[in-house]
Formats: sequence, structure tokens, C-alpha cells
Amino acid sequence: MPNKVQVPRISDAVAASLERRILEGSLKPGDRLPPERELAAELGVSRPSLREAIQKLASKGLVQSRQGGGTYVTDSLNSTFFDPWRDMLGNHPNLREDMLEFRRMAEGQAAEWAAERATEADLQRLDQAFEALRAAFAGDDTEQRSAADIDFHQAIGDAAHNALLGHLSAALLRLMHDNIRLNLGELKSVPAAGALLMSQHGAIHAAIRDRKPAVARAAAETHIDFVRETLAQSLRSAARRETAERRLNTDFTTS
Amino acid sequence: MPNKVQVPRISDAVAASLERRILEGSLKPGDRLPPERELAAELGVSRPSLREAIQKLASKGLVQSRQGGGTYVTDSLNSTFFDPWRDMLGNHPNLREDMLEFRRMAEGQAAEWAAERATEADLQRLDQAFEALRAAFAGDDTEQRSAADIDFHQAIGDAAHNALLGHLSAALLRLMHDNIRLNLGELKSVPAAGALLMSQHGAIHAAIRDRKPAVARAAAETHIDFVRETLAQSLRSAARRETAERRLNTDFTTS
DNA sequence: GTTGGTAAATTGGTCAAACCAATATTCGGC
DNA sequence: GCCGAATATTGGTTTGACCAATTTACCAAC
Repeated sequence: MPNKVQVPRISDAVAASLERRILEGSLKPGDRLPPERELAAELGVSRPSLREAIQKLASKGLVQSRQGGGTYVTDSLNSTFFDPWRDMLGNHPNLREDMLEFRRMAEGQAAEWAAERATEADLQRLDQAFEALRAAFAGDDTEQRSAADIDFHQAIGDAAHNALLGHLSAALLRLMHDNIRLNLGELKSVPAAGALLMSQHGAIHAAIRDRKPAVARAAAETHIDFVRETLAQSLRSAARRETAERRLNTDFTTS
Repeated sequence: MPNKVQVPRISDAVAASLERRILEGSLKPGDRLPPERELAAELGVSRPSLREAIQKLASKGLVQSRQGGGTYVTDSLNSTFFDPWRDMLGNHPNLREDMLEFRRMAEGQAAEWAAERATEADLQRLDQAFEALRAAFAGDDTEQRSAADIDFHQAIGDAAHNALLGHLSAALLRLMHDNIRLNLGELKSVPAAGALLMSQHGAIHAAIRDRKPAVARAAAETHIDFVRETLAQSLRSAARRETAERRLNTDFTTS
């Protein structure tokens, strides 16, 4: 009684199609979907059918609609997976070391695969992201640097053509940026960090462009190693400052 | 800009109302919902709106509709309530390839680090997990095998002493086991798979015990490669079966 | 030139009525 | 009583229209 050949519902097909576009990256988080009327026409279905499909995606948390505003792709895949990690990172700083170690592996692999698999379109996007990164690092808008950095690494992750690795590496980087911005004054405490970071980014970019997987992996690993070491130094000096302050405060309160 | 008061959508309200009825038990699993036209009138909304609400519930797996038959409350409101990745895996088989590729990297790294960093306690737990695995594979309780397999790999992930890698590799393995059990007849379709899997597990176990990181990594990668290849074969033969059936059906209908 | 507010265009939200297709039910013939 | 066809029921889809929130364009006032 329960098992019958399920007739393909058109709203399911549409939902699957959109879902695929999101997972494959042609619709990225933050992107706005075309207006319902257009999209329905493009897909050759009626607007109610398209709407049913959108509701499905919305109930999965993949998209979000605002009346009059449009329908946007959300970041829920990452957030649902990593929300538990977010506050853990804040509460247990030693986890950051684990995360950097993990990222060394993930980003190395992503760079390697990107060098092997990037399409022409991937490379063009990578060029753009790199150019934006260079521009951001020329200025000193921390927020903008952060965004450009995430975008650059995201482009690498996408070029690696592995959905899991792409989502994970981007999510982790975002997570870390939030965490760093929150807890430290970014890597700014280390004077020449900016220039060094850019040269590392350049090395990764060039290696992927030249299609040298091993070089790309090494460059990415070097990059993370540098971040890790720099962060450790910052932490140590921050700890020193804090200790000093606490001593000061203690003196104050006890005096 | 992002945070605005969300206008209550009528389809959301209807979906919430139905969901409440289901969870409270006034709509029991197996029950049939009133016809859409009736229900819409009863709730004072239009049929399209009601349909959008039903689609939401359907995408959560709470109800199931059959054209001409009616809409029924699903009898198994099992765990697949959340976890976007879960049904993604089911709906997008190409994601499985991505996942296996990702796991090859993750498990290889986990085995390598485990061989380097495992404490005496880790090794003992690994021994126990391996012994349980051997016992499970001697029997043929699929459920038990699955649990033992997950536990063994979890032990490796823990021994690697990287929280992210540990949680992630375990979560992915669990996800894949659910998915496999759902879609295929497990790896059982390949006759000698069990014995081969055990010998691979044994190789990983031994390499970690002997503290040979490179060997452990290679063994883990070989293990995943085998799973990947075996799954691909199963999928191909399943596809062949399906094609044959479809041809049969076609013959029937056209004769 | 910039600012501020208002009008217009855009876009998602909802409804109504109709038809199609798969399923369930009824009823007639045997 | 059983089987099969006609009929009714029910979900699936489309068209077209209107409403409401948002965004955009534009123009006057400073």
C-alpha cells in the first residue's frame, strides 16, 4: 500500500534544480535569486509552482525571502554545521590551534585540487578576487580586508570543485575571522604582516594559475603556518599585556 | 540593513498550525489530512497558501502527498528532521563522490596524526574498538557492523588529537552510513568486501600501533579508495538493474 | 552639490477560478 | 460474490489579478 511509483512533482524538480545550483556554487550565499516572475518563465513553470519550490528551500533554510525585497541564498549549510563550534572557539582558545592545524590540511588540499581542476572561469574569478585583495590590503579598512581575504580563499575552495571542502574551508575561515576580530586587534600587532600575507597569497595564486599542484599546496601550507605563528606571537604578547594590566589592576584595587 | 521585522507569512502560520497538531497528536501518523479545498476553507486561507504550507511540511518529511490519493501524516518522524547535509546526500549522488574524496584526505590525516600522537589510553581504546569490529564482522548484523565501524574510526579521530578533525570525520562517516544503508544494500552486494575491509582496518590499526605515520596514512587512503571503488561498482550494477527494469516496463507498456 | 522626501517601479504575498491527472469509490453486469 | 468500467474525489498545475513591502528614481529645498 505505501510504496507506489512516485509521480515526479514539478515543484520538487524545481527545488532540486535550485538546490543543485546552490551546492555547485553558481548561486552563492548572499546572492539574490531572479524575481519570481522571471525565474518561473526561465524554468518554464508557473509562479505558484516555483513558489512551492522556494518554500521547500526556505523550510530547509537554504533561502530567505523578504516581501518587496527579493529572495536570497542564505549561508545555512555552514551555520547549521558550525554553530556549535562558534562559541566553543570563543570559550576554548586551545581549539584555535586545532582549527589552524585542520585548515593547514584543508587549504593545502584545496589549493592542490584548484591547481589541477580550475576551469577558465574559476581562474578569472580567482584573478578578480586576488586583485580585490591587493586593493584591500593597500587600504587599511579591516572589514574590507577580511571580506576580500574570505572571498579569495572561497574562490580557491570553489575552484577545487569539491562541495564539502569548499563549504568547510570558507566556513572555517569566516569563523576564524570573526574570532580573531573579536579577540585580537587582527594581525595588525605584527608590523610587516600585511605585506607578507600578500606575498603568500600571490604565491598561491600564481601556483594555481601555473597549474602546479604541489607548489600550490606548499604555498597554502606556508601561508597557514605563517598565520599560525603570527597569531601565537600576538597571543603571547597579548597575554603579557593582560598579565601586566592585571597586575596593575590588582595593585590598584589592593591599594 | 539585514535585520528587519519579519512580516508573518500566512503559509508559515498554517504550516506551524499543522505541525503543532501533528506533534500534539491530534493528527496521528498515518492519518489522512482533509482535502486541500476543505482544509483551506476551514483555515480561512486560499488553496495556494495552504499548498505552500504543505510543501514546507513535506520537505521536513512530516507529511506525504499522493495525487488523487490524499495527504498523509508520515508514520516515521525519525531524526531526519534537521541536518541539511543528510538529504542533500540522498538527493545529490555526486555529493557522495565529493564526500568520499574529502574523507580520503581527512581520514588519511587522522591516521597519520594518530600514529604520531596517540597516548597509551588512545591505543587501548583503539585495540578495544578493533576487537569489537572483528567480532561484528564475524557476525552479520548490519547494524552492529555499522556501529563498530563508526566507533573504530572515531577512536582514530580522537587519537589524532584534533577536535575538528575528530568530530568531522565521525560525523561524515555516520552520515555516509545512514545514506548507504538507505540507498544500497550496503556493501554486501560485493561478496568478499567484508574480509577486505577487515584487513584494511587491520592495516590501519597496526600502523598506528607501530607508530608509522606514513604507513597509517597510506593504509587509510587505501581503505577509502576501496570503499569508493566498491560503492561505484554497486551503483553501476544498481543502475544496470534499474535500466533493465525500465526497459522491461517499456516493453510492457509498448506491447 | 548634498540632502530629504515623495512618487513610481519592482517584487514577494495572497487569492480566485478553472482544468488536468492520478486515485478512490460506486455501480452494473455476470 | 467478483470483476471491470463509469463516476466522483483529490492532489497537481496554470492563468490572471490584486495587495503590500521594498527599492529605485527623481525632484525640490537647503
